[in-house]
Amino acid sequence: MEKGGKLFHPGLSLDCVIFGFHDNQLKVLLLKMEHTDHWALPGGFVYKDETLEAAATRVLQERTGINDIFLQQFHVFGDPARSDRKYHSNRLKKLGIEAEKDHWLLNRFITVGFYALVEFSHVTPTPDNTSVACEWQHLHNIGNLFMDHRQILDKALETLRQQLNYQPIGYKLLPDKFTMPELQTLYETILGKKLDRRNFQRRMNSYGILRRLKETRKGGAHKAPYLYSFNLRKYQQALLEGLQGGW
Amino acid sequence: MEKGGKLFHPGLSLDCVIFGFHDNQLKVLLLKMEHTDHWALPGGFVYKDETLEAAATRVLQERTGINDIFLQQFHVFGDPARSDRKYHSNRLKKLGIEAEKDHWLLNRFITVGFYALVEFSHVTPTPDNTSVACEWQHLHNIGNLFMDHRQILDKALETLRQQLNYQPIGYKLLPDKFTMPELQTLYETILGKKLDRRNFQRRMNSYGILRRLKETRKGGAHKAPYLYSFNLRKYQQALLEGLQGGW
DNA sequence: GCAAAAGTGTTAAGGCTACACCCATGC
DNA sequence: GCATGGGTGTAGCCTTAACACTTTTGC
Repeated sequence: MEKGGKLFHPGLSLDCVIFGFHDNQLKVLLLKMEHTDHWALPGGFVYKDETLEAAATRVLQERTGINDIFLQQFHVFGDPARSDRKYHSNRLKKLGIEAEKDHWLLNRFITVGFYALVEFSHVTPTPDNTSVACEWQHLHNIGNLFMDHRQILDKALETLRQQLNYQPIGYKLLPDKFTMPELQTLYETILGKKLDRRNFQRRMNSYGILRRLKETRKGGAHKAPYLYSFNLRKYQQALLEGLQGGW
Repeated sequence: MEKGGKLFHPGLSLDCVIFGFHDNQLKVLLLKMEHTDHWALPGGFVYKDETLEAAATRVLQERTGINDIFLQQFHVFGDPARSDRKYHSNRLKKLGIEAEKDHWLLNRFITVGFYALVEFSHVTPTPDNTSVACEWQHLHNIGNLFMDHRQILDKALETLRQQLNYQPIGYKLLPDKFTMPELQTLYETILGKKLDRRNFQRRMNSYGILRRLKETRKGGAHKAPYLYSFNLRKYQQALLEGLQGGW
């Protein structure tokens, strides 16, 4: 906290919007802040000799325990008014640190937004030292967010929608084996609209990126759906061109 | 140059890829650097109390004389190895400035890439104080670029392609009145491939965003093509949904 | 046996591609 | 008059969207 000024690239931070999919719901990993009812995106600073991507990977590893993460920068947020100097000033006081006027944390920060796609079950949510909890929240039921984090989240979602046909979104968010209705719900959640079941299946099958397994998902209350897995090689190939058609 | 450390946000720059269209060619505005055969993208720094967008607008205003500019950030380039400390160190020496080791210019810089679309005929190319010339260069015939500027340019072009159906690209790059073949050439240049003349016309007309004027472009060596102008209101509206179909 | 979810096929409409002919102009 | 580019229409194919019935399962 005191040495940050020497260790980190000045005036620069990054924030990560980490998406996961569970219970047929799209979720975002958030940190509960101390002494307020605000939540924050996991974020961090960039070491002086570190690439942005490495810094984001590091942050994600610390919050989720996952190493192999799909990460993508999507926007820089640089409004001079976005920095909350008061928050950091209070926080430093509480930590008993002499908050000089030019303390590195009290300057303006420009933040690079990254979004990440992770497999829900692989994640071990871990708070950082500025927060009291680290939890998944339903995308459509998110509480008060810190500073401009709401705006960052919205922009991430917008980007995710646009890139749905060009990024391995299903592959990164779903477990190895999944059912067609699960895949469809994922698409519906991201796009925010209902899709036709039959047309969805046909389209997905036509891409040739799925392998239907012989197993079915038992235990549900109804007809057992087939399990599928991705044919990764064909998926990657298909993404280069973009999956045909829009939703 | 000496006060920069106090005026600017530290370790942060921006670079602009300025696209124009002339002679049925897509062009990029570049700066010729002193004492080398390298060219650079117009760039600059961000004042401590300035938004990124305002800084980019300022840079563009200075290089082109244009105020109302279409600008979009597209990527952050943050590789620690991208900064060319040697270049700045030499330059400072030549300027007779004592280049202390911690001079603000000699630190690592992270740069935000913006692309701009401008109407060629409105631009008055103006070099900055680090360059000896400011000129348009054909997109497909660009010389040696400084540092990672080639990479920045390529990424800008990639983004432009992806956003072709979602941004007012024709409107910003073409003069008020233009012909259908000109519009088509613009699309072909950006996409890097030939399109069918008849299908292109039909598609463009079907969007309902063009108004065919009664005039034709005379003076060409052949049949005089009609002039068109954009129906701006409908264009804006159509872009919200994205122009249908891909190329 | 009933409610709820999953699997599947057909049809009609619209969009896309490919293609050929006529017209205007400058030389 | 000829070479060159501009304007236009059509037919076949493919994709998409809309839609209903049957099957399986747990209760």
